[in-house]
Order: sequence, then C-alpha cells, then structure tokens
Amino acid sequence: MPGLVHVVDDDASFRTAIERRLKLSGYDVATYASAQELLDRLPDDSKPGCILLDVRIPGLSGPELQSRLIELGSTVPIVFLTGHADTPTTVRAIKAGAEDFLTKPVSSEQLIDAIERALARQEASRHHRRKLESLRALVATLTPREHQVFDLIVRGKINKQIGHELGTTERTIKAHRHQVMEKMQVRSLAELVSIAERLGLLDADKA
Amino acid sequence: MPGLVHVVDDDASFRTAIERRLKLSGYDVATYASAQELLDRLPDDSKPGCILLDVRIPGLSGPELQSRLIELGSTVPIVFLTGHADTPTTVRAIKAGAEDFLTKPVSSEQLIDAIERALARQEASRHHRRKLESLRALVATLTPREHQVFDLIVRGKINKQIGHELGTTERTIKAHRHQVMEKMQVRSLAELVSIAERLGLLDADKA
DNA sequence: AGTTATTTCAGACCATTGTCCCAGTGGTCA
DNA sequence: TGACCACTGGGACAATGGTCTGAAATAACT
Repeated sequence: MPGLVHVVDDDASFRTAIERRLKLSGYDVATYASAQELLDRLPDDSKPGCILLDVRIPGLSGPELQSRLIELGSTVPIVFLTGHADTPTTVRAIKAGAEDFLTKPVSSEQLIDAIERALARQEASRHHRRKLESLRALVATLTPREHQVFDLIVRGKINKQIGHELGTTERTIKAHRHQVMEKMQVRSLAELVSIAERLGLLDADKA
Repeated sequence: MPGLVHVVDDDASFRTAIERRLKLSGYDVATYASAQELLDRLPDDSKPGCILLDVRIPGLSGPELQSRLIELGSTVPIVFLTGHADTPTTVRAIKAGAEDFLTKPVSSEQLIDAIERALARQEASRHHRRKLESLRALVATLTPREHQVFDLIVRGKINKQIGHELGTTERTIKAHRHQVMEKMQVRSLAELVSIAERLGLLDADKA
C-alpha cells in the first residue's frame, strides 16, 4: 500500500513540482493550497499517510496547523519543509512531535527519507493505538457496576472487600466478576491487571 | 536546593560571563573547557542539574557529547547554546532529547526559562527512575528460581502449571510463591502483575 | 404490554491459593 | 566443621475464587 502524502503549500508551481517528484517515487499525493483547506477535508488517521507542510503560508501557519491537528487528536506525522527556518520555530515544531524539519531546496533523498520515517512512525503508532483501542472497546462493554468491580479487582481487592465497599454481598461480586472476565476475554487475573495497567487505569494510586 | 548548571564552552570569557549571570540567578555553576573535561568528571545523575552546551567546541562536538552521554545512560538534560545553528543539527539535537536549542546572544529570560524546564524535567524523570529502580532492586533480591516463578505467576499461570513447567511439584511452587510475595512486598497478585508490567517484563508475549 | 438489560442473590461444589507447622539435600563460605 | 541459604517437599487446614443451576426486582425501551 503506497503512502499518501498531503502537501500543503501556497505556491502552486511548487505543489505540482513536489507532486510529480513524489508520484515518481511511488507515493499518492493530495495537495492543499492552505492549512484551512487541509482542515476542511481532514486526512484520515486510519490510512498510512503524512503531511508535508510549509511553515509560512497565508492564513493558518504551519505550526499553527500542527497545534490544531494535535488538539483534534490527529496523529498524522508532519514533515516541515520551508524556505527559511529559524531556530525557535524548528525547536518548537520538533518538540511538538514533527517528524522532520527540512529546508528548500530539498534533495529527493532527504525528502524520501523523512517521508519514509514519518510513514513508518505512523504505522507503528497506528498499531499501538489500535491495540489500545480494542482494549478500550472491551472495557466499554462493561456495565457501570461491572466497571466498578473491575476497578477494584485490578487494585487487588478481594471479593469480600469489594462487596462491602459497594454495599452488596460477596456472592453478587462473584457474579459480576465472572461477567467482567467474560467480557474482557481473559482467563486470569494477571491478564486483567495487565490490561488495566496498559490503559493507565492504575496510575491513580500508584503515583 | 539550587540547580547545578554544567557549562561547557571553549571560550573562557564566555564561560565566566555566563557563570556570573547564572550565579546571580541563584544557580550553582560548574564550567568545562571541553566535552572531554565534562566526561572526565561526569555529572552525577542523582543531583538536580543540567548541561549548557556549545555545539562547536574543539575535540568532541556538542552533539557528539550528547550521544556519548546517552550511550552512558546519563539522563542529565542538555540545553544547547551556540553561535550558529543549522537546521539539521538543531533537529537532531532536539530529537535526541535536548531540552532546548538557543542561539547566542541569549536573553537571560530565555536562558533561565530553558534551564528551569531542563531542571524540572530532570526532577520528574528522576522521580520516575527512582521508583522503577526501587522496584528493580526488589526483583534483584529474588533467587533465580524465585524469578522464574515470578515470571510465570505474572503471566497468569497457576501453581500446578508452573510446577509442571519447572519440573517440580505444586507444593514447592507454593513455597516459592510465598517467598516472591514476601520479597516483593506485595499482598495481592494484582500488585505483583502491576509491578511486572511497569518494569516491562510482560511485553514479550503481549506484542 | 412485552422485552431486554442490569443488578441483585442462593446453594452446592470444586479448584486454587494462603498459612501454619515441619524437614531433608546440596552448595557456599568463614 | 558449623552456619547459612536455596531448593525441595509434606500434612492439615482456612480462605478465596470459579462454576453450575436457578431466580427475582427494577428500569428502560419498543
């Protein structure tokens, strides 16, 4: 599956030139004349892709677009490509998670390298997020009561304590516990705790 | 406790000027004329401190020193301060974890800001590493056999399976298990699994 | 009005773990 | 040799968790 590169630049001739170069290297390309244009047809996180972004563009600037995307929860990696790079902007962009910060003119090698890294990172983070997402989906199937029981189980409470804490009997907790194990598709307490840990549900009192 | 700033620069007059400015702001300062000099009397990770590092210095360059320190396992945050910053170097330094990348001349405000961020990050990461270190210390008290049992317990195996897998009886595993819980200072399986997860001991088969 | 989901609870029974007590073997080290 | 530790195992018992079958009340939605 070829990567999709979203090129954002206000210079039409530059866009077509880059588009040609990237397509020759086997990438799919979508071009945008402004940050707003990209926001309007927002790239889908679920497909492998990255953004090739100019810093100085009319309207929303490159870094401003980066901030907006982060706020929106997007994880599409960004490669900045600009004519003039000042150090503070570069530092901020990279610290905000940009994959690279290139200056025009850029060699094809540099460009392809950066895009490949961006796509690889996107791929890795997608896999990771998918796993977490599937776990969260399982947790979402729990009823409120089951969720309470789940929380207390993974904190090491025993059924008796949980029953007392929730104002019910040990027998009932046993039933809930069975449901929790069933819905979370685990067969051991260890797996359940492991899931809770990876979802950050145990950080509250372990801090 | 005042932060200790390690200033590495080959320009003696610059070192004394910076030292004066930093001491006026309440920091302790140690100066080094070269990267090698800093490596020779290596800053102690255990004290709050950061490195103010010039990029172009005779011998080992700033980024080269950064690499060496990372290889050595140091986590002292680095603030680069250089006369001339080119974009690739800036990008590499930040991606390698540098706290900031400033250009001379630098305003006191910028400088202090960067140092404060570096010290704050050092402090946070120190807390985190200390917690992990204390957990690892507990694990280290386990005998080889106990460690094996520990691994299998947190993977959800039951005593019977563990006994079979290790070629011994369930009764013996019970004894080991008791020792493990004792030494790890936990009273529930949940806590044990949580510790294993945080130490990354469960990633092998959960990938 | 009927259906469904949620939460509640029971008895009986087995499996698993935890906790006392105890003890032998083999290795290391002063 | 004597002390210590790791590893091994046993008996007896209590505590806890898991499974099976069954049931009832409440709320929400169709």
